[in-house]
Amino acid sequence: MSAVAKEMESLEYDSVSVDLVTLHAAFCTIFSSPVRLQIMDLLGLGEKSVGALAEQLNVPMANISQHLRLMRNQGAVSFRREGKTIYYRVANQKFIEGIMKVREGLLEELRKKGEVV
Amino acid sequence: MSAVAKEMESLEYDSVSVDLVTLHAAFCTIFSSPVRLQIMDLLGLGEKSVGALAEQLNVPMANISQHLRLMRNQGAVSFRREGKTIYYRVANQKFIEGIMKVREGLLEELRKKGEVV
DNA sequence: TATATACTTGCATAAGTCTTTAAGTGTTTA
DNA sequence: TAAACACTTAAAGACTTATGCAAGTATATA
Repeated sequence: MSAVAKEMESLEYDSVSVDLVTLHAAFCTIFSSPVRLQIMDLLGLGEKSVGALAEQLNVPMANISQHLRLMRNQGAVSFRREGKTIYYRVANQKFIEGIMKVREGLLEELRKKGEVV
Repeated sequence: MSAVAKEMESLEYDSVSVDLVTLHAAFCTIFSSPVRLQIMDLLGLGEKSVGALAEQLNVPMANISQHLRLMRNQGAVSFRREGKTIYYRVANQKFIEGIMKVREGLLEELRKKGEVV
C-alpha cells in the first residue's frame, strides 16, 4: 500500500490535511486489481456474501476478505451482517458508473487499434 | 508495476491472452497516483507539454516523463511532437468522464460522513 | 457448552512501485 | 558542427502491495 493509501486507512480519525486528488488517487487503487475490479462488477449487480464472491471468482475467501478490507477502508463498499453471513454492497452507484465509463473508453481505443472486436 | 501492468506494457505484441478485466485493472493503475491523476485533470482541459505539466504540478520533468510513459503504454494519453516540444493529450474523453463520475461519488460519500463541505 | 459455519486477521515473503540522479536522444539554433 | 533545449531512459534504493497459510473471532446450532 502507498503512504497515501495507508494514510487513507485512518482517515476517519484525521481527514484535515488530505486533499481531494490524493484521496481520489488512493481510492482508485481499488480499481487497480483484477480481483477487486471483479468484486466491484459483481457487487454492482447487488449485494453478495464473502463466500459467494469467493466462489464466483474462484479465489480463496481469505484473499477476498483482505481485498474487501481495503475496499471498506477506502469507502468503496459497505456491509451488513445477517447471522453468520456478511453481505457487502457498493457504497455509491457512481463508482460503478465511473468504472463503466472508463471501460467504454478503453474498448473504443482497443477497437481503434484493432486489438479487440 | 504489477505483473499485469508489465504484461500490458508489451500488449501491442501479444494481446491474445489478456482479458478485459485484467486489462481494465492495469489501466486503472493510471489513476492510482496523485501525480498521474493531476496529469489527467490537466490534460482533460487540453493538450500540454511535458515542461508545462512539470511546472504546473511542481514535479521534476524526469518524473513527469516516467509517469507519461506508463500512461502512454496503457493508452491513456497520446502525443505529438512540435519542434523540441512534445504535447500530450488524453486519448479518450471518456477516461475523464469516468474519473469525474468516481470523484462525484467520492464527494457524496465524504459529505455523508461529514468529512468534507 | 461444544462444534460448525462464515468470515477476519497476522505474518512472512515474493513481487511490484515510486522517486531521484545521471546519462542519453532528437530537434533547433548559432 | 557545436551548443542548447526539451524530453526520455536506465539504474538503484527505499518503500509498498499481494498472496497463502495458519490462527483468531463472531454467530448459530446441537
